[in-house]
Amino acid sequence: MKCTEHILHNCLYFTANALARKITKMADEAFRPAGLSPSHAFIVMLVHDTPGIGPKKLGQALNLAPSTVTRFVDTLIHRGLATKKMTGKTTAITLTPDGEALLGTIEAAWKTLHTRYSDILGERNGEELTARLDKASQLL
Amino acid sequence: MKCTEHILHNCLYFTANALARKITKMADEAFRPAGLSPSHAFIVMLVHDTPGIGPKKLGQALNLAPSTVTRFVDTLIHRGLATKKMTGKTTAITLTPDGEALLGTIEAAWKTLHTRYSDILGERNGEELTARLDKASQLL
DNA sequence: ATTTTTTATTTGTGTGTACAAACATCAAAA
DNA sequence: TTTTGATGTTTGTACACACAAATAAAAAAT
Repeated sequence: MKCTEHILHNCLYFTANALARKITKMADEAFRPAGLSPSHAFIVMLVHDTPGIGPKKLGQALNLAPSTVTRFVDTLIHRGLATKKMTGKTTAITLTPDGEALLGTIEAAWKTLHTRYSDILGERNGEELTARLDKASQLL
Repeated sequence: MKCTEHILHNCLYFTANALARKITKMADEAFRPAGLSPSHAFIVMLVHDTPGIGPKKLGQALNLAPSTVTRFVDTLIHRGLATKKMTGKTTAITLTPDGEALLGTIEAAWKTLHTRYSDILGERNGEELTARLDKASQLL
């Protein structure tokens, strides 16, 4: 392994993104049965938890820019899974019955994903890693 | 914190991507003086290390799809930092003098980035995290 | 009550990345 | 030697984001 490659593997930017790409691929597969990308699915879950929530709050919960949430929600609406009611400057997002109906599938997908990477990394190890990532993410 | 949010923070997909987005922002800033995105910059370093390298090898070293490398290299060429010579089915990428001239700036940017996140996470902690990410990434 | 500032959301646009298909070449087998 | 299959690369296309600017409404200050 050459010099630069050594640098790469000691670089948080590089390793974090490499891992993110791999786990994203895995997550995409796990959530495919739900017909949604993981981020879309998490939005569904959050809206279920807090009906009437707006893009800003969703963005904070998901670590996504509000504009990104807007687009995601728009596609959920387009697929008949959510609705939004704009009153004044705020937007209240809620699930349609079709959206609510997806919750079981989504939860199952999430469990599938968790199992799949836990089997590879080890349950304990995976959880530790996740916790450290979460902490680091908050700090940065 | 509601139920779903709890799930999120225990999800490797979510935490890994959240961290990746934050560190990417930081890296983009650090590499801005070089006028390149971090990935472009790393390609420059790798090509310097191994002149004549092709997209496939680069992709393997960087954990990127070959097609992605093609685009990145093309923009490097467009900016006069690299050239490629296609003989048969293989492509040999090399740096131009302008590309070589950037190496110092790139290395400095990388150090800036490293310092910046080490200051926040702690040097030891950051290195441990990076090592674990690297390991997990290889496993998945 | 009017102006100013702040806040919530959306839209325009750009970047990074992937996959699948197309293409071209080399290697192996027939 | 022709065919078959594997390999390296590029192109078409699509998705997940982000930022900056536009919009619009609420809150605060005057």
